[in-house]
Amino acid sequence: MTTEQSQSRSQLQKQRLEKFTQLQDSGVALYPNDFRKNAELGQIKVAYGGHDESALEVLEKSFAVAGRVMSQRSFGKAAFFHLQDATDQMQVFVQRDAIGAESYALFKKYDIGDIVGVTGRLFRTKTGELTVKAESVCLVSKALRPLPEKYHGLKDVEVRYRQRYVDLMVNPRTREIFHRRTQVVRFLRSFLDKEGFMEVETPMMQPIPGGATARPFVTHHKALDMRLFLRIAPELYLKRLLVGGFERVYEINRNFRNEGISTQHNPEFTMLEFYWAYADYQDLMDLTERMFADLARDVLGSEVVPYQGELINLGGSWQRLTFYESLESLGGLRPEQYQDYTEARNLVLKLGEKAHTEEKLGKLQAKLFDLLVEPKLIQPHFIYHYPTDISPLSRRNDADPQVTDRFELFIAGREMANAFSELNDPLDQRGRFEDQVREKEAGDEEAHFMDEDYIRALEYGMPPAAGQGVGIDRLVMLLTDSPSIREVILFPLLRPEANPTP
RNA sequence: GGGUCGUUAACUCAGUCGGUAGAGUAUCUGCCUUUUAAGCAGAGAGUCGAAGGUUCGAGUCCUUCACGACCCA
Repeated sequence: MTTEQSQSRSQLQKQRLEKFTQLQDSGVALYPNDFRKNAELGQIKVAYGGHDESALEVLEKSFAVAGRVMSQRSFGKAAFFHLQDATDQMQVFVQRDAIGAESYALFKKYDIGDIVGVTGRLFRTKTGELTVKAESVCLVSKALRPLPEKYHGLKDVEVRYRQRYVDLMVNPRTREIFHRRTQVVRFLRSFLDKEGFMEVETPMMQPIPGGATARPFVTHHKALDMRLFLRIAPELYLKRLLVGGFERVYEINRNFRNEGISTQHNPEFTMLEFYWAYADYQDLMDLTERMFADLARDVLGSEVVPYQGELINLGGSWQRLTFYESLESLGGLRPEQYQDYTEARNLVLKLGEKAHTEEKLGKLQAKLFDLLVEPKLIQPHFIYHYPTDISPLSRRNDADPQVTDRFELFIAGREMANAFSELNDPLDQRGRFEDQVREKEAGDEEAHFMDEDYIRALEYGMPPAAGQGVGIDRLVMLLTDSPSIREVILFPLLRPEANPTP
């Protein structure tokens, strides 16, 4: 460590560094890796939480537990502290006469935040708390930085996101959110596995980014001297697998979109995409209702989900409305207001959105939908039959080719899933790509590239299929009552710190 | 990109009209062998986000910048 660094340390860190040196000089290993646990605190609580004092007294078992010291109450020749491991917290009672004067003197040099190993038996204190009576205490990992305040915890959101490790240590709610996130992903995998889907992994680095309308990140492969894009969606690769003969596939992985950051958007986010041959968008609606209701029951024990003051019911059949019906019944528009190009564009501009002169009618209608309808879709709604010109990968509706057999799912006023019967006619697909290329050339950075290999794959014949994408982060937000996507991403993207904290 | 708000001790926060930088927790010292936001007594701890400006004097007023939150686009 340089002098400069040591000068920038706070008084508390200097004091800890002194203790560090003192302990080291006493021959104490500060970072040993020979302590082995024989129990988790959570398991102990489950197994012995019901035992009374006399039942614990006859228990011969000695436990070896380890974790971080979260708080302490020290008397002269005895002390209590709370130990926290991955499963739970438990109190430990240390007496000088039980562990010996020499050990006790070293123990007094331990700090809140240190990781320690404890052996001992269980008992109940006067107040009835299940506690480990230490027979030995040893240092497992010395902490040089103090923990945040024990009562108020860590509140500063910037520090919570930048130093998520501290947030996880001291805020139980943060730990709960990420446990639940894991539960959600695990459930979705097992649900799809049971439905006969196979999990696959397709490229994250793609020479042609496709499958969504979004601006990609660009990178470069040195040895091949090749421009690559971080994927904006796995869609076109997953459908190549349908061509190859896998009839039910899914992938849960990261997508990257070079867009702004908000409470709803992180540049990298997790998406579930699944593709199901010999099924259509109606089948997907049925499957989705079942999947979400089962999911809510699995992770919350109820189909009714509290979210930001609303109660959202994921059970039963959800509302199904066509895109245009929703513009009328929920958006309050008359058909001529969204069917007439000039009227629609003027209305978009009046509502404060931008619309360039070449904007397609479907895109204007989508903007009207976003402004007037989406915020009203609190309970689950399937909105289906999206305009063809904003759905370049979706199958046209047999009765009306101006719309596609596509739906989006909305819950809590936001898009949770996007799904459609897949376009498998290679000639139609080529035409749609050509339209996209024209839009790209007209300046739309989000429009699709032409993907000749994808067309070639379709020319071999893709079975009729339906596919769906589900935003996992937004789903976890819903199921954890989180207002911001950053609450459900362990390390959300932030600007670099001006000065790394001393 | 625009607007509003925030940034003060390790943490959570006060700081009046511009006039000596505060509290609780944490830390340190002493006492204390069943406490649990332990207790009692004492102590130390600050680049007031950064840089300019106004002023006899700036945590406070003004400007610019950095980072963050929320809202809008």
